[in-house]
Amino acid sequence: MELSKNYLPAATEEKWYQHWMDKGYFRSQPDGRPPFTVVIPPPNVTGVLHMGHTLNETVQDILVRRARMSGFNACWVPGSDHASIATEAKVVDMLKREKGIEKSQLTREAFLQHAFEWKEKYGGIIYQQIKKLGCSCDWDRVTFTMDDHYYEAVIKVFVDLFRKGLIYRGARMINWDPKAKTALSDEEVDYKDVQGKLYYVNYAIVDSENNATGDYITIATQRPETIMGDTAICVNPNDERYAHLKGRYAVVPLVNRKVPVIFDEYVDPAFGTGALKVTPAHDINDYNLGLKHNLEIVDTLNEDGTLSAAAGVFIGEDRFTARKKTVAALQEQGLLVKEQEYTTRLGYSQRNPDTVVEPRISTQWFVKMAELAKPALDAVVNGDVRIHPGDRFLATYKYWMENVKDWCISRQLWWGQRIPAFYAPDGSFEVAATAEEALEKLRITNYELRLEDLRQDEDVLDTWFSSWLWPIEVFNGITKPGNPDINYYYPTAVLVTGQDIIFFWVARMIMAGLEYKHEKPFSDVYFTGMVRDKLGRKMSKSLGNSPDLLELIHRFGADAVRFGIMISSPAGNDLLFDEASCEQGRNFCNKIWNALKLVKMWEERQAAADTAAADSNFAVKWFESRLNEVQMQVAELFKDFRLSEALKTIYSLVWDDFCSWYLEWVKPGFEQPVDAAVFRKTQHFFDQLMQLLHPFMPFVTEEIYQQLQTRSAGDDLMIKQFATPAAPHHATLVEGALAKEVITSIRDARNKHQVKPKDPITLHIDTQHENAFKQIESILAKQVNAKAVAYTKTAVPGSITLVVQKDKFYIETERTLDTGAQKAQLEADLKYQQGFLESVEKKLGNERFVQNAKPEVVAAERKKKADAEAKIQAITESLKAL
RNA sequence: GGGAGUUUAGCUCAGCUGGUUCAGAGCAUCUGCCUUACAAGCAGAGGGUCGGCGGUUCGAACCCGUCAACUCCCACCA
Repeated sequence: MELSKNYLPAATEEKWYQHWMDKGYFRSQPDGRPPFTVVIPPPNVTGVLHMGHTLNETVQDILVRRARMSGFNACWVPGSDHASIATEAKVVDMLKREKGIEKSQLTREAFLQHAFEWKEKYGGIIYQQIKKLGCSCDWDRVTFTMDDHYYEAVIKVFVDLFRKGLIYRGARMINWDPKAKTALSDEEVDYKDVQGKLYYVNYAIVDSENNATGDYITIATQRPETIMGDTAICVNPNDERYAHLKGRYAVVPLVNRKVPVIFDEYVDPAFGTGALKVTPAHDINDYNLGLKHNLEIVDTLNEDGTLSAAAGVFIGEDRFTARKKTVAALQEQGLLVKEQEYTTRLGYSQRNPDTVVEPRISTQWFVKMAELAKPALDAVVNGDVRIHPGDRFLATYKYWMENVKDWCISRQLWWGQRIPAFYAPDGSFEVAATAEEALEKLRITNYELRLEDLRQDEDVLDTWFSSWLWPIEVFNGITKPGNPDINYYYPTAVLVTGQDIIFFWVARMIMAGLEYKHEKPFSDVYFTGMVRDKLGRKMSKSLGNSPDLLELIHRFGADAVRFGIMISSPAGNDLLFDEASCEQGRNFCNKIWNALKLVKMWEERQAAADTAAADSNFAVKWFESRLNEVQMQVAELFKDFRLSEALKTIYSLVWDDFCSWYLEWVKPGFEQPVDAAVFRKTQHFFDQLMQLLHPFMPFVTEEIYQQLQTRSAGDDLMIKQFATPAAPHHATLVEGALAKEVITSIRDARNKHQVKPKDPITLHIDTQHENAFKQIESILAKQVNAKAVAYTKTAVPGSITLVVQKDKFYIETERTLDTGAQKAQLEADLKYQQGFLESVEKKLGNERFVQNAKPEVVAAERKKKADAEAKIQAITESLKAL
């Protein structure tokens, strides 16, 4: 079959993905092999794949494929998250836009019906995109965080934590999203700098008898619309300016409420006027002051952000309209002293990005975090869970875990797991998995209570309250704790995720894992950075700088996109994505494709096999050593999760060493036959290269593997197991480097003196080292079309003279290129290693180091020592062999 | 305000152990080539006081101090 001029990804990708699926290669069941489990960070069910996902999924697929080829039973569980606020918001929008239905017109059941329809319609899109990328997920294990068993698990955990006293209900100040009309956790609030105004307002001072003193106090506020909720004025007790106000009262403008002047060191005398209006219902700091000073709480806002009856004025107006009106009214009454431009930070709802979050007091459910956090902190600190890159996130993690606040888990939404709390008409309540169970308990004190009397809590749980069970419940570990899957696959091997959800998710999964499985949920966490555009800006819809993944795959191929995103992606650092690197990936696919075409050409014209010749063939020996060397390097790099580095190493091995050198070396002359044994060796090397590259670029490598020779059924690259690499032959590598040197100098000469390829050239190679250069002859002949190649022994050991002759024109270069040179190089290497060994030994000999350093550091030093000793031995042997 | 990280060629980054492999790679640029696998390619070339200053050392991109710029996280002065 004629091979196409260039590699054509589209059809190839379709074909192989289908083949792998048909063969069931992605599926995993417990067996005798060690497991390698990865659970996908579940994307939003109605989302589409963006570049951040692409990076994450690619990294996971690389790790999973490599593990699958290394004797592990690899299992990658896909799934998606119900993402309560975001999805509910989308469904509400859709209903309004497409059907003209308001959420308030619907019953809870009807709304959920619509939401599930929406999920059925759009929920699968992201899976299709993940498949396009080539991800080897076990699609039989797809899990959704609202699946029946998952729902049950979440409820079970809620009830359990409640019974352990780790969940409580109470009125607290929380972050309120007035658009979604729900509470948010602290983590769901994003702060942005905005330009605002600081309004200076006069409050009249009266004495305890309500008599005007004629005095005023000026406060500064950003939020005049909250004035109606003021219940005190606060100044610093050390502030001389206000000392005379002790025992006095201030009158809140517009509503004429008399409020006390209180003194607290919290107030910064240098800010504004040094006087603060206290609105305990609408500011977290004021709330705390209110608690401390026993202040009244006047809640002037409704749940939708409009002013409530308690405000007394502007009732029903939106908070921002009310602000304008308040300012106008204050101005009218002559109480507004001045306005001042001011930059402040406002909290926005993460899931409703245009909505300013309102601090609000309401009754919510909370998880007590301190007890859960302690073991989760220890697990990371003592290295049970390893974070990559470690040093960067350890401190942040530690700080957060030590200062963790209680977690507000109730949301005033319908899309999610409904809180299993059941209230009797008298207000008493019971938490239980079912209403019947709750009834039973409530009847102990109120035996006349009937099922119909009970009312279930309207709220649902925070999405993350289901996500934190992900590594457990995807294997039914909560609902069926003893099942074979959870026992086999848990704990998972590695979690790959963005650093932005370290607290939302990673930390909480560790807590849940330790609480419910008494074991960490994963051994390693690999943090990917944020994907930015090439100018370093965040990818965002509004900037339009977020490339369409499917279009990228269409233009370059999935392998090229995977290459592009991995080649410039150091662990934990932000990735500046440039389409040019996808182009590089496409070129790479093509390069390999063309190498395939070359090798395929030899198939037809092989000379009789000469195994001995292949074994002594210098190029074969050299490349074998290089291959072994790289295989070992790559294994090391994977251990440290340095995937980008590993890809670069393989890229260079394929392009520079295999294509540019090895293939050129063994390439027969035009229409000449190739030695059959060398041909087979070449196929074998090609196989191994494809295998090494396969986790990164699965499609092109599988295609080439299959094209390279006829395979028996089931001989697919995807499941081919890695062989243990042999030790590279040191001396051969040195010889190879020297041989390259010779050829380079010839090319150099040819280029500088514009010797055309077809010009006849005569070479004289004077050397004592005949064997290594026998192989050079052939390539020299091809490279420069030399008419004759001759080499003569020189009187000077260790020197070689190259003479390139064109007509009467001679150039001469001198190189030191034989045994002498190799010896020198090896000796230098030896010296280096010995020096290194000495320094390590010195370190290990230092008692204080051994005693005080972390055990793993000492162990690392010992390993270095052993490695150095091994290298020294290898070099010594190579030297002897010369 | 508290903490972490980064700074090496035009761009993205390696550089593990202070020396030797130390100033590197890829991309981009420029020059010359349509050479029978590959112009999505090949062969070359240019380009850096390793952020600044100071210190330790026989020796510093690497260790210490300091200053600067950038990034991120946490806290949230009305």
